Amino acid sequence: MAASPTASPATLHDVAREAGVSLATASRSLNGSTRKVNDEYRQRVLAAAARLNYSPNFSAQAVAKGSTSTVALLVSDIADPYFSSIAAGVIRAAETQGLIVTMAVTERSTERELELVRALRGQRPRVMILTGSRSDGSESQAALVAELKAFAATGGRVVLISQEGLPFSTVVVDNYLGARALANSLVGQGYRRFAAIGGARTLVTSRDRLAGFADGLAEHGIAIHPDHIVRGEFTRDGGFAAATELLADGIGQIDLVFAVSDVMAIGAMSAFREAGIVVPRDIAVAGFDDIDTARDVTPALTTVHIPLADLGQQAVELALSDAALSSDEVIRVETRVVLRASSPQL
Amino acid sequence: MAASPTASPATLHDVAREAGVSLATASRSLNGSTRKVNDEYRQRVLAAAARLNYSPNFSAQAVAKGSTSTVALLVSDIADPYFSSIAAGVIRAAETQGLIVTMAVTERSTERELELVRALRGQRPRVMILTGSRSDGSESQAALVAELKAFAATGGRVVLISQEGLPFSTVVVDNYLGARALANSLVGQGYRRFAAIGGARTLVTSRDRLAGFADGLAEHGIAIHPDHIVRGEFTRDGGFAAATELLADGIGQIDLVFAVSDVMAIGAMSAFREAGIVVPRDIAVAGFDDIDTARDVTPALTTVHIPLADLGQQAVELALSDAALSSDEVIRVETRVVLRASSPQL
DNA sequence: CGCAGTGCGGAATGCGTTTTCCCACATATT
DNA sequence: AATATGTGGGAAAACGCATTCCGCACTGCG
Repeated sequence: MAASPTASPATLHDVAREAGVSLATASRSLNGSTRKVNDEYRQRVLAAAARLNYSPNFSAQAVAKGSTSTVALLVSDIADPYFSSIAAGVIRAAETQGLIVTMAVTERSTERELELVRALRGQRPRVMILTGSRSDGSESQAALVAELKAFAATGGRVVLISQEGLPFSTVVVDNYLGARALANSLVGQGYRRFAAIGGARTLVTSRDRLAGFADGLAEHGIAIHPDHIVRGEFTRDGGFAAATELLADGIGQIDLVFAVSDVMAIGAMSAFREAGIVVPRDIAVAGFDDIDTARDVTPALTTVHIPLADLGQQAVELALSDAALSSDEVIRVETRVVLRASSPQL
Repeated sequence: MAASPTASPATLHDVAREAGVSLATASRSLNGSTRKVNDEYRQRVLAAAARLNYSPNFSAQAVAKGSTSTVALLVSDIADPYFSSIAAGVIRAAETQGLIVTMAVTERSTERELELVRALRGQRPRVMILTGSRSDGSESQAALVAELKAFAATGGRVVLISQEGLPFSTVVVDNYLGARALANSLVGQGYRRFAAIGGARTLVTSRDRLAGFADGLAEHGIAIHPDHIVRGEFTRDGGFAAATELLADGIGQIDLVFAVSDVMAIGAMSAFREAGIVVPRDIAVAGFDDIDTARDVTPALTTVHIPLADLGQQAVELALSDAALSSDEVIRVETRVVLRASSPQL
């Protein structure tokens, strides 16, 4: 029983010996290979494996077959519900395919993202999924693309989530259209005077949503005063800070503030609450993403629904499908405006 | 440029040939081995590696050295902020050690957990971290322990998060004490008539928190009427359902409802809101965990703070420290009552 | 000038698998 | 009865890399 403190795991070799068969037969018995093996032998091997508590060494298998069964996932911040929901979808889809997922977080830094992609290549994952908003004009952008191309050139599949314009297969959300639809709905609710909270100017997602929103308003002859567009980090605290800034300027002229993401919107709502501003009585709020907590804040948050978990799921399916070989297949997922109590009919 | 559609990645062998050195020299140049290598050779190798876009094959390295650099993390549900915060801590700590983390989700099923542990063993991770509440009386429990012991016996480190009583190193939260302190604080706030929302009866975490809370109240001669303890799934929807059940019985006799987790509390708050019950005017609410959104709901949620990310971080540190060898080191993290607007002074 | 020591490149070995290749044997075909 | 055609086990060769061991060219010392 009390083995030496740190014996090494049983190997296939041990199993073969224990079962009195060859390595080849043991291997064939334990993983449905194409070759058949006599049922008696197979049983012997299975029994021996169980007896020895054998567990195949994935690394060795990977080396031998020249391919792994892992999918690597890159997110900006796993504690952010936007990303954790996507991750849940990725993991779910991966598991049904018998794939293991490894995760790394970029902390919203493009440089870090590049480093991680470089490192992750060493895993030889079957699939690499990148999510998080692209930031254009970045120096590392070209290097990132090169690195991903190198990965793809050696048989790896790359899928991007929610970031168009890069030469890889992508699952995109129509941020522009969603934001435009939201603007239309809000005007329909009776709102006329808007403010917006955005992320960094280079963040594509933020820009698209802002643009869509502005264009949606424009259809009704409404414009957002430039002073009423404030920016912050793409986080809860960023939203909080931006809202605080907005408050400093006075919100007398504003009916509703649109934040480009739910987490920012929720940060903003907290800022309002702390300032004694009551949503939606004093000011209405709308977000984007429809994260789980959007319906649990008070008032429940008006937003644009994105099927987050589906995004992740579709990403791995796209990666595994042959369509991904074409290198720039695009799956577009639908968004849907969800009006809630944070923007009641006026 | 247009290589064959799917060339294989450059190997160390290729690099060595390109640099005109031996395999050994190439290996030594690319990963700070103990042996020194002439600077000129090293430069040649580095240049060749860059030219060929070489990326070391982790699997092969793992096979060669007989050890990997991955930590496997098991969570119940990555979309749950409780787990995603812990995961963030684990990932952060792992990355600083140059470790890769792989993740799997158990969906709160002990059977699934067992399957996953079995599968994960194949990765030969350096560390395996299990989180999620233990459910005692489960059939799979013994099998799980056996599997983990087998893993530990072959040099693997096992660390549990927030689940005492199993023969492994653990990072525990003092649920009992935290809940008791919360009860005391709430009584101090003037509350006297309580209800509670718990998870399944077998869930250790739920039970400890309930027990602590009850004992805390008992110190003041207060008891919760058995009818006022309702149970549901350990999720937002579970909290919602439990609160709905509570409402059906009438909440006239209740000042405050304590939910054993923030997500359940938030679900409960949503149920109240939908029923037109105003928190905290009509009923106060308190939770446990202090997930990020606890401060962002309205009213902000009174809860017991757990440094979730630290939990994850400490788990990997514990795993990597030699203390883990003793097989049942326990790190106890402090909790702290956080009174917020959901339970104002009466 | 000889000898022990040292520094460092290279050949070879091994890690745990899968997979090819060879071969013995059984069965089917003429 | 003799040959063709599977069928399936086993030996051995990969797979990509780390590392041990060997040997060569120096260096320093007496």
